[in-house]
Amino acid sequence: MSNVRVRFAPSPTGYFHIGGARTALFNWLYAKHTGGTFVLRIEDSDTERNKKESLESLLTNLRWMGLDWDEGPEVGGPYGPYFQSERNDIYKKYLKQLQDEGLAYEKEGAIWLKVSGETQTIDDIIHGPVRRLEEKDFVIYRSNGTPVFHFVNVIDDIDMKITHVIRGEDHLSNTSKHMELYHAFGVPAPKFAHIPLILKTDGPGKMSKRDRGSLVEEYRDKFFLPEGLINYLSLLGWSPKNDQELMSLEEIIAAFDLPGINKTHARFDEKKLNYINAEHLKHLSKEAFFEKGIQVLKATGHEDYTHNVPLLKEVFAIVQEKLRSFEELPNFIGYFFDDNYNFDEKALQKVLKHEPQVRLAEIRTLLASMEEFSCETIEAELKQLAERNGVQPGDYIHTLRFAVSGRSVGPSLYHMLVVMGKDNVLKRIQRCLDAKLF
RNA sequence: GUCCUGUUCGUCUAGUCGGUUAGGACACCGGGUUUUCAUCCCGACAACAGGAGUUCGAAUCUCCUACGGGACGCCA
Repeated sequence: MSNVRVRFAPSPTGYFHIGGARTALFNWLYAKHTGGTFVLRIEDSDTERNKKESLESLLTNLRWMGLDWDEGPEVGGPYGPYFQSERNDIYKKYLKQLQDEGLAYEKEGAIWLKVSGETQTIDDIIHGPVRRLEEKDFVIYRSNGTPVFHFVNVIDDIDMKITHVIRGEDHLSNTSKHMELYHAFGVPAPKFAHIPLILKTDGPGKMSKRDRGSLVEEYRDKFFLPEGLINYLSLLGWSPKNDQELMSLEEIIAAFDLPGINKTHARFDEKKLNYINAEHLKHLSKEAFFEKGIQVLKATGHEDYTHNVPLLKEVFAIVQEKLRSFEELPNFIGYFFDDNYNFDEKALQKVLKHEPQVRLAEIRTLLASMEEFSCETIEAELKQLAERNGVQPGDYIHTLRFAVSGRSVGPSLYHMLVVMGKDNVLKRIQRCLDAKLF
């Protein structure tokens, strides 16, 4: 364990936002990288706006991403409580210190901090020294008796012995206020790392709740892999500097460091996220793919697909390399488990060009006569058949795929047929013929 | 308006001490494999915001301009 202590201090007033997730991630990565402690602190001092559902959503999504906290809600720790709403006595104590020293005063029912009048120098790991003068006194306790953000934020960081404050660059200007507070309390300020913001894919400004892809739960709902999301997010404002982009969590932790973070804001790119997620999906172990695949099927109301485990495993085996996202899984494999699969209209139009009626009859006779039903034998027989009849093998392949799956895309045809089994394939060909589509 | 902060391909980025054909990835476009395809392979296109200066030499250092982002609450 190092003495590094970082914190993520969200305010549970809405959905968990991708920018917040990235901030949490960078804090978590730094804690993991240094062997330090990751603290989760809930800044719920504004009781008006806090919602219970927001807190639950926050904790659920953090856990889904795998960003577990060493201290905080539901796990406790030596510097609790970890909800600001429960720390009023602590704030009062700190306030008294300022009042005793004549650094805070009352005006219009509120309590104000007397500002030093000196230019503050913020020691920022990413931006270097940043100088800013805080010109006016500011409120630290509202006239309704509740403390304001700047005040409690600094006290908590002092009290919880936070060593590095990693947060969005939107807080950089506020930091001069915080420096005034550190000086007033007579304690050294922590190191700061103000990370660049995530901007909208196009158009001006930073990513907001209304932007597509801005909510963490969207990714959970679409069955993204947390490691895929994390990999992508880690690349927004940071890189390992060696041209490697696809990384495991362990590799990211090992390479991540604060001085490596960029100064420039990054635009959100959904396509790259999808690509990185798809890569992680492809590289999943058979076991992990199986386990997650089953979760997806159950969650989408296709539990019946999971009853035949041997079949499911075979289907997963031939489908994994083709699948771009788990969201597509049920639709991608449904026909294996449902004998009443639909015939896709577009796929039908393509097939119509190849005299499907004739082709199918020929294929049926051929397959029925085969004793060894394997990828190699089917492929060889099919090609011979095509040659004998003076047609392209593709004519048979397209037609056959359509007949047994109702679609024009999917895994390797031969593997698909073997997984279905000869009897099933013959039955499906018959069903297609009976449907009188041609 | 004031203050803070930034500016390399469309996008994410590499390029720490000035000398590179300015590299990689996504996207896009073109070709190939898979006689389907969303996989895979190959290729093409594509950037140092602009201007001064320092220097033999600047994407890299300095200054100015332009543009972007942020903060200016008894919100967090």
